[in-house]
Amino acid sequence: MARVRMRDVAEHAGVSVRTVSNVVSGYRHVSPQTRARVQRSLDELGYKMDYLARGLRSGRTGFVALAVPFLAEPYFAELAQAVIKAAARRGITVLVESTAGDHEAERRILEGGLTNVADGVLFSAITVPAADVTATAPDFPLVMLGEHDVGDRFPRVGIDNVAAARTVVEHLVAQGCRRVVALGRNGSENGSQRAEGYRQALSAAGVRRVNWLVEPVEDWNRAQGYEAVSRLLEGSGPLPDAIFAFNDALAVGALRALDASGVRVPDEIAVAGIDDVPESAYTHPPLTSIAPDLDAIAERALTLLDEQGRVSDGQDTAPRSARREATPFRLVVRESSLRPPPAP
Amino acid sequence: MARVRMRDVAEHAGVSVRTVSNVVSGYRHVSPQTRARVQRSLDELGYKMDYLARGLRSGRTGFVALAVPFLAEPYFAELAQAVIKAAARRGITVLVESTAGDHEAERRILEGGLTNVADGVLFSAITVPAADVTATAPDFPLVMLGEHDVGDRFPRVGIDNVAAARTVVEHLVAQGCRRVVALGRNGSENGSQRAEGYRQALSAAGVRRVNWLVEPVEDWNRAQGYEAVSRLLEGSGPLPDAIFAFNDALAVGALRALDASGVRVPDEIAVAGIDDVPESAYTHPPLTSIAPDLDAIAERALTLLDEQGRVSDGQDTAPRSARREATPFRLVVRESSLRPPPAP
DNA sequence: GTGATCGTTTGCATCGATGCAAGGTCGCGA
DNA sequence: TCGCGACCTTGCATCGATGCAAACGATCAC
Repeated sequence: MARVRMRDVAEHAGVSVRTVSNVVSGYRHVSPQTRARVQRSLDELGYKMDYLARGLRSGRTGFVALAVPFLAEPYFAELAQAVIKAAARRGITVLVESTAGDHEAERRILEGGLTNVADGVLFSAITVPAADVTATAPDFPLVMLGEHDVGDRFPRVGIDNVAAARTVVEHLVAQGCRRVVALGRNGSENGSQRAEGYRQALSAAGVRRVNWLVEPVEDWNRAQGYEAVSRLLEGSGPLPDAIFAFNDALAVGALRALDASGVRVPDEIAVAGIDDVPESAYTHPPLTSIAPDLDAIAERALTLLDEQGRVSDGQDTAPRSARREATPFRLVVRESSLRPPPAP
Repeated sequence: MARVRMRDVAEHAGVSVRTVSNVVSGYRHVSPQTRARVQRSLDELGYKMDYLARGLRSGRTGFVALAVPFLAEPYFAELAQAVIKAAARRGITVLVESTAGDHEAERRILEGGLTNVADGVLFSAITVPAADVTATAPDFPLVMLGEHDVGDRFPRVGIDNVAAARTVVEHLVAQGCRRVVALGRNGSENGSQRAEGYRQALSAAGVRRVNWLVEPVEDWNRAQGYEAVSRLLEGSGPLPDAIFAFNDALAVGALRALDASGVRVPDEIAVAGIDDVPESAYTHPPLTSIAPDLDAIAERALTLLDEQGRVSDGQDTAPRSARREATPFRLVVRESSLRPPPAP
């Protein structure tokens, strides 16, 4: 049973190949009878489009590449799932690439390693500096996902990190926390944004500067969260009364370290994170977090890709403006940050 | 800056297109000088292979499709990551498809929805019955991943589920547990295998049948684990002294339910799962589990795909034998199942 | 009746690379 | 010197679909 081509269908239906193509692609001017006959042949022979051939000829493949640092990190897995779902609604297939947080791998993406195959690229970068993106100046549709801002040339979709961080910390402060430690690193683009939100919230609440502390971590995963908090607990300084983790993975590690040391959460230390990954509802205690609307992010990102595609096809005159799309998020309050009201 | 084709490179280097192709593909009989000159042109013009065109002509695309039910489930995310890594080592790109556990979606995979684009398919199915796979009889390289066994026609790669379950339950029994509840469903293929291992271990340990109990759950995720254990705790029967969850997601849900009800783990109830997903090292308390060797699975699966590819190209006489590859696993013991030795 | 118009169908060239097999060059043994 | 094989290079057809524009027939207005 060899592959069925349009030619085979055409012969079977007694029409030209072009007509079969017209039927398949839903071209308007095909008589009902012809359409019906061709359709019957299509079904009977079990025709399946060769996407490669179509892609070669038409220049559009129906693929979109999604590049994330670590597919196994829950946040990115969720994001990927959302993108795949949104893409499926548009009849688009997703090509998932994992850069492993490797600088070289990220550069390769920008240099168009996937250009021929994918109609566009959704790129969630962590190492590539903004300057590199603008310098490389990719000539294919590209949308940056999440936190990493790359300046004017390409749109970015994600939550407003400053606002998100501020929201969490405001909540912690409202719970009576004063000495709030930030767990993260303000070296990266999004790290410094979250640090900024942290500072804004504390400063606005009139918390004395001496109580501010950003505990640096290299990677935002569970292990580093665990280590950082262990360090903190072993240290000689006064203990914080709250931990604001730059993401939930760090918070999960933090919770484990606190649990292992017998520190009660939230009574002694409140904890909150950002991302609201699924496991955050199952931690001990359940974790307060910021829930981004991943479906909205995926949806918007694909739309922006589409628009870029049309722009570069048609009127190239319209300047690709840098749209920084801030998608909605909400604060999800769970036990980890719920402190009893202070004694009256 | 339009796309650079082989033709452009050929003109630039003063050779034929075919020679450029020979250089790119590493054909032996190319003189060093020619190769060097062409190579220089390649670099200078920044040539990038058009994978679509090559795929169309040669029939091989360099893509492998990976179909999983839920990419956002940690186990599958880890698996996908492992496959992507292993594929990258072979210069293969992975196309990730998410079936959402939908029966129709799984059927579509088997009917070759990706055949043209991918050289082969790695399929982690959960709903499609084995009979369907053999009935549909896909005519493309296919390797089943994980638990689902589909009979003789296609190889399957994964751990031995019976042995894995037996190992966990043996461990629980060795910790002194007698009334071990299994959390899962023995309707599915791999469910019944894990149930079988559970029975074997209890029976071999001489545990009385009255103490056996399989608590059914629809989907193997955190929420259902939580609900099932909540039901269990609300019930009137005697409490178990251990819970064996068919996977870690269920175990995580179970731990949360126990925590919420104030049941101490492992003192009152020991808990263990299968998969050893990353979060299992961070639960409260850390979860005992079975760690499959995902890298080995990915590696082996790709090798088997390769072999099928060659078989169907060359001598098709060799019968595609059903190799059920049992990859190694190990028991990872953590606090959740460590009970104090019984009083002397 | 005739030309214009619309709707429908078709043929041919083409996307960019590789399979195939022939053509050319060179060196070497007879 | 000729013939032969080894090595290198090339031209042409081709993979399967779509872009383009022409051809065809029927309908319609004049």
